[in-house]
Amino acid sequence: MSNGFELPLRLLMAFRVLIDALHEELAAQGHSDMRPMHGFVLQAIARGADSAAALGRTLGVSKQAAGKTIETLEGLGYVTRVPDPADSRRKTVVLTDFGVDALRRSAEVFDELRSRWARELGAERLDDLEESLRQMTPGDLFRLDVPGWFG
Amino acid sequence: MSNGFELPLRLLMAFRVLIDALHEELAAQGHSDMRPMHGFVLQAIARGADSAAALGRTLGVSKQAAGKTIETLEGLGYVTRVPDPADSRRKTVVLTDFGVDALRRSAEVFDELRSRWARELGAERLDDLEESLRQMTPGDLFRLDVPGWFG
DNA sequence: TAAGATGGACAATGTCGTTGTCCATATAGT
DNA sequence: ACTATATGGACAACGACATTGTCCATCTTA
Repeated sequence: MSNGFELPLRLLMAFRVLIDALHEELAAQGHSDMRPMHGFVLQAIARGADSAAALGRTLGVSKQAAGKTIETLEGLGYVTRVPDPADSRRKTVVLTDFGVDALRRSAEVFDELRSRWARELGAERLDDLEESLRQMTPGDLFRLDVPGWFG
Repeated sequence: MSNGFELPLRLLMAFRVLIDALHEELAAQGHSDMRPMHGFVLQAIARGADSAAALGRTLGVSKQAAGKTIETLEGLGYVTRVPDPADSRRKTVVLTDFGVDALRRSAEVFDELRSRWARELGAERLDDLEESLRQMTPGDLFRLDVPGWFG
């Protein structure tokens, strides 16, 4: 098929290919409990969404849902919650060493995956592909209220 | 950031941009009840996954889940179930006129969206992008067991 | 200082997936 | 032909995960 149906499907499949490869590798490196969503959440936290309410806003979900996600991540050892001295209502979410490790390894694996693509496609074509996508998508990454969006 | 993190994110965002645009347009054309998943399911049905069990296999979910999805789609008027004369266990899932209409309009909108991208990026760059994605993803479309995969 | 906004937690609910089970019907092996 | 197995569909119980509503403590602002 050379019609418009293929483009979105290929975009989704390409995303899945990368994410699946990432998590296969992460699992082999000691992060087998990490789910696709967790990476995005850890990223969001590392970038400043360090409370349940803030995380909820960033991810586009309710603060209750964000709170539960944080609880899960805490149970897996990726984050801890520490009281905020400046605002005793808040509990600041902090990445543990394990969480930082997961993020660091994710970045490494993504870099490796990108290199693999560059080898297969040619660096120039890949750069062009990325530039095209950049041109057709909103500038701000991380307005990805993925959960539930599909249903 | 010029690191490997951006590529998967842009792929996902590009997918979302297209799907959101599609459903905005579909809603304006009388299909406001249709959710992103429904399009994929209708596609799968039209391509031959015309029973609960077959649909489940195609989508990568249980036959029970597929059955419930069909029920939902039936409630929305997109499909009906007719007994199979050749196999009295089966109930063949058939697209209604309304369902066919949704699919036809989806195809049209996707074509329009692709044309828009071609205008913005240049036809050649878009063809090249699509070809690159084709090269990096499995050949068979529709092994997209999307539901639940992300969690 | 009083009024409103905000952060976090608890509860009830809804949706949607799962597994387990059951039954009717097809299909295959002997 | 007959029996064993596989398959299609439905019902039930359960779990994951989101939602809204409510409540309270605390911060902010008028």
